[in-house]
Amino acid sequence: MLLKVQKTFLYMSMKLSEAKAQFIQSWGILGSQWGINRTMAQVHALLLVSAVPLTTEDIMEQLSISRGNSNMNVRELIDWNLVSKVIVAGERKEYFTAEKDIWKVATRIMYQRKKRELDPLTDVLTQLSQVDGDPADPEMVAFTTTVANLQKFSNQAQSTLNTMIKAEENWFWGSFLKLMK
Amino acid sequence: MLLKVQKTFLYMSMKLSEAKAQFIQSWGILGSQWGINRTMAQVHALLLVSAVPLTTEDIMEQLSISRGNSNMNVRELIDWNLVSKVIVAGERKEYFTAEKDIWKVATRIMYQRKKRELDPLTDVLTQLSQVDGDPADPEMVAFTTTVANLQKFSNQAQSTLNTMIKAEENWFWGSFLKLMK
DNA sequence: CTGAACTTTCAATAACATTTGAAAGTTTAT
DNA sequence: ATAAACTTTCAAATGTTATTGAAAGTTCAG
Repeated sequence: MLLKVQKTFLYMSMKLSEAKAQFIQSWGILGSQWGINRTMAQVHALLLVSAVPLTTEDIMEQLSISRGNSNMNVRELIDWNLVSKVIVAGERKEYFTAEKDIWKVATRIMYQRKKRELDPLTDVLTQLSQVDGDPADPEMVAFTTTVANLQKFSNQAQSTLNTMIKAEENWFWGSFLKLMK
Repeated sequence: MLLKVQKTFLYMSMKLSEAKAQFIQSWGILGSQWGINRTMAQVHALLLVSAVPLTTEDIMEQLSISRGNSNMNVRELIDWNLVSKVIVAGERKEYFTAEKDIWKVATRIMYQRKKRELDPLTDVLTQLSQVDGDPADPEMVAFTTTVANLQKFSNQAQSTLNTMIKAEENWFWGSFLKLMK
């Protein structure tokens, strides 16, 4: 068996390790406000700022979480296309590394959110637009108007997000396309 | 004391009341995936599709929730500027009504999310960009690069959202500004 | 084929978030 | 000033979601 590589953090300057810890902590809080599991966000942060790929063990140690938890969250991140497995020659263990291109990270997260948030709304609205009843009933008018407006909005949001997800960054639409022209 | 107005739902056609119930239920689920309290979203939905303003009691009854819960969520919605109090002549009770303009609803929600999600990230990144250490250390390079890229991204997102929030709808950027030109 | 090295699962448990409802507080008509 | 009508608060109860870790499953070198 090969010698284990000395853990990276032993060589980190104090300042850098503190900064990493704060970044991981902050990204975790942010993540949970985003509806993303806090630990998943922390694992993501850890991999985002690591120069080298890490193993399940590294993640467990650095975040003080269990094996099961580490495994589940890494798999979810792989599912989201934010993390990938790396094969290291001569090692049996799996190593993980995060996508570092922030635009890609952002669009992949957006894609997941669209899938979880907007797509189901669109479906429900389509269904609800078929309700029928007395067109003179003010309650009916209120309902159908609201649903129709939401549909218009959600359709537009769908196509805006699709365009965004497909877009080449262009660094993020140069000053938002000259303030939307 | 004035006669109480007969509850609206007694007069709703079956189809409409079902549709309303489904809308409320769906909006609630959506909301929770959005990091918005499920009940708050349901209260919002109820008011969104009601032709007339409702009281705390109406909300309690129609959603089967307690007085305290109803009160807290209505207040939060008022805080978000999605709901407002309505004075009904000759009544002591407070009535509530929701903003019906969907673009306004969307920008107000975006504003809250920006406040909760993006602003804190921006702050943390500003702080972390000041870390110092050996510029030859690959871990240091990985860290500063990631933080710098995130900063660039978050600044751009800030200004994009600000523009959006200020934007007159124009119906939601006509086909997303001709596919971003 | 075997067993060591590693990964995955999942039921129990812990942590966290929401909801209740009775009590306290406030407002208003008289 | 009083009391009824109404609103707000908050500690306890309930409901939801995340985490653990041991057990089961898989892979691979010899």
